[in-house]
Amino acid sequence: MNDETQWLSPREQHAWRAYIRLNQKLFARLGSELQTQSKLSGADFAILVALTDEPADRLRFQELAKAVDFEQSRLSHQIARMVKRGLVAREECAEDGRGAFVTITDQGREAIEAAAPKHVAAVRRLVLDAISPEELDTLGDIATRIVKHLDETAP
Amino acid sequence: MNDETQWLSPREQHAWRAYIRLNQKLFARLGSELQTQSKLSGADFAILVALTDEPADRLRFQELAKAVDFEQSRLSHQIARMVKRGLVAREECAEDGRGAFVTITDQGREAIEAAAPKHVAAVRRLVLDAISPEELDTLGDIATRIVKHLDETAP
DNA sequence: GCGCCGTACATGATGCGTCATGTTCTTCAT
DNA sequence: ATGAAGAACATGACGCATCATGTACGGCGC
Repeated sequence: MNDETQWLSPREQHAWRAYIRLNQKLFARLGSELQTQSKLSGADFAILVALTDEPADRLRFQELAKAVDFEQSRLSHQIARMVKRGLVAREECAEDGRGAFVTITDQGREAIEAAAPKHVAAVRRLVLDAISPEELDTLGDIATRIVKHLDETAP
Repeated sequence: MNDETQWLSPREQHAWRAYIRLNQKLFARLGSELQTQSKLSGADFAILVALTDEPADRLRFQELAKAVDFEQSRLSHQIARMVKRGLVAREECAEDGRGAFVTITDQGREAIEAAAPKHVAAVRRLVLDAISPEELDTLGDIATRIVKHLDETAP
């Protein structure tokens, strides 16, 4: 083991731990509100939003995966569960025998239309009400920068 | 459904989505580096850090739960898995027949001592190198504020 | 001291995420 | 045309998180 590790300074540690706690608490809270109010997981929500964003309400697996930033296997499992619950459906792809489309069902549409306002309200109540618009912008800037850095140093 | 939902403004949405993406990417990345380099999950890491922070290297379930901010059931399952892998051990509690201590094993200590420097380096490389110290402070402040707000509006 | 309620932790079921691997189907070089 | 390589998606196993419920012990009123 290397003795020369550059440990976090107290300031760094303080900020980092606050950030960690924020994530744990915030996403636990948002997820559980979504679940109890709308019977949807965060992943369900993201999928349904991505599908309704499409004019055609259908997407190939690949493109859906890119849209929600899921890896293929995760998406496959996710869609399997959602099909079982009637939120989305698979459609064969004529041009490519291997491929498949995912489409949103009427039930899925009802679910997302009922869930979205509640979710937005929760985000507003839990996050936006706690900070100023300028701080939100700052947070967005910092997040954008780190994400860019992550993509640049990708594995 | 209520038509009067106050949807997110483009600015709000932009910042919020950036923040969401940051979390997904960052924790996926940190978790996978921890896993491949040190064979530990984030939860394992948190538990081991909490235990080594204790002078006695042992904690009651309750206090450990509070330290890492896990709910009791989650902690119970987590410790069960870690016991199986030899990272921690249970000890009976003499004063309270219901209670139990969790202690870190030699193997657990080795694991955390090997993992910690790598993890700190990853945090530095992936996050701290991407932003200025002032921005980190700002991030910490914002996070602290939202967490406080979350605790105040607790369920 | 006996019953009752609450506390401390355990367990089982289920959904979610990842890794490794499998099954078609397409493409392309020969 | 055909066989190899690779693309598109599926599946199984396993760890992790949550919820509901179970078990065992302590503390208290009587």
